[in-house]
Amino acid sequence: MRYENGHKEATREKILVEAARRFREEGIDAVGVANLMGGIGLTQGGFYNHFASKDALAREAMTNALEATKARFEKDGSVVALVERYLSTAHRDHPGRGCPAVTLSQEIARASDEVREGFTDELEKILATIRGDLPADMSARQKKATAMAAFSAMVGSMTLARAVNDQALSDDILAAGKKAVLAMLQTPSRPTS
Amino acid sequence: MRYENGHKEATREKILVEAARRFREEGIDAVGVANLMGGIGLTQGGFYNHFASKDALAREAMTNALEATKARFEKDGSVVALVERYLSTAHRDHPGRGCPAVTLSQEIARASDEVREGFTDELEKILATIRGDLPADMSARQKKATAMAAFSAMVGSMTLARAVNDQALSDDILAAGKKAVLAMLQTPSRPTS
DNA sequence: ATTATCTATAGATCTATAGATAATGC
DNA sequence: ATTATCTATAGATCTATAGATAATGC
Repeated sequence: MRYENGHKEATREKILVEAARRFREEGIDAVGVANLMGGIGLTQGGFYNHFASKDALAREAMTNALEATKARFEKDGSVVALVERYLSTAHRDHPGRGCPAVTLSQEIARASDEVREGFTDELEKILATIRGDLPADMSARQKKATAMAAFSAMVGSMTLARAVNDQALSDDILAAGKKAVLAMLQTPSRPTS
Repeated sequence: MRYENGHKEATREKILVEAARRFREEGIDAVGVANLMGGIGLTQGGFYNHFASKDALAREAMTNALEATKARFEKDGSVVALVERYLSTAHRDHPGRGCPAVTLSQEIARASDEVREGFTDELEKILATIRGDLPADMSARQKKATAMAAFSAMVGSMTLARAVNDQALSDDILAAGKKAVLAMLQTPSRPTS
């Protein structure tokens, strides 16, 4: 069927958006191509007109989601605001719209070099965004280390908060993580030796 | 075949050990029962004499691996030694023998209540172990928050260090994480308001 | 006779491809 | 005639079950 101009591109975008959400919610492996296409009212056969393979889709969906996370970080304005929002119960309770470093990093660690390279590039951008709002009295070196440590702590806190089966504990993990990350931002971590 | 006493128990243990390693290396979903049994020289049919389901195996393998992680923490003696070892390149490069909170937490977050409850119980024990070696001048409340924040940061640092495709960046993430966690252990994180 | 493991299979997936279909532009 | 999507299918998995097999104890 000859559809209006842009129809194919619109379908591609629909697949990407649906995949980005469902991969984060259910895991990349758990979402089949047929089921994914069914979710937007299409059938599996059409998928390969838009993407070369499921791996190619995963790469693009993951990259897009990380890009959106970075854009959101920039919108937050301050690193403090960013940390508060990131380690919120709202973020915890909506993995499908949340940071893919929390939901997809284990699958990424086991994925193809292309996927891992895409992740690495986007992570570098996220770290640069965080560095951009660190206190002026930090050296460039300290900013680099602080951005890495802060984002790692954010990812780890959200990871554990999502895995546990006890709401009070989960809330405590988020609160403790928030406090620790905010402390890092103010006081450069000191060497111990 | 009537094997010597303890043969069946030995097979069960072999399955568990193999599963604990391969689930951490490849992910629970990616390791099939037939393939797993083949890895220890058996066939898939025998599996269900030992475990009620793959989910039951996953629960037990995950719990065992977390228990081993806790035992290792106790053996490390000091929290500083524990952090140094946890955030080492050796740990990063051997996920199959490493902490399951890094390799399995995303699958756990999406798993059955039983699996998540098993994880929660073991995590509580790990946090208690860490608390046990925190400085005496910390209050019980501070110890709780510090143990959570420290372990979260450890899990997050290792997660990102494994996902990136750039060895230098990965090393830097581990180093920054180590420094930040060690700082947390000395200085209770301060409130910002 | 017992029993740990085996083979064989059901039934449900999965990714990917081939070729049919159908609606519009020429 | 074009082309986005469809149906149908190949071939490879997956979990789980049923019932056969074979080695030893009685």
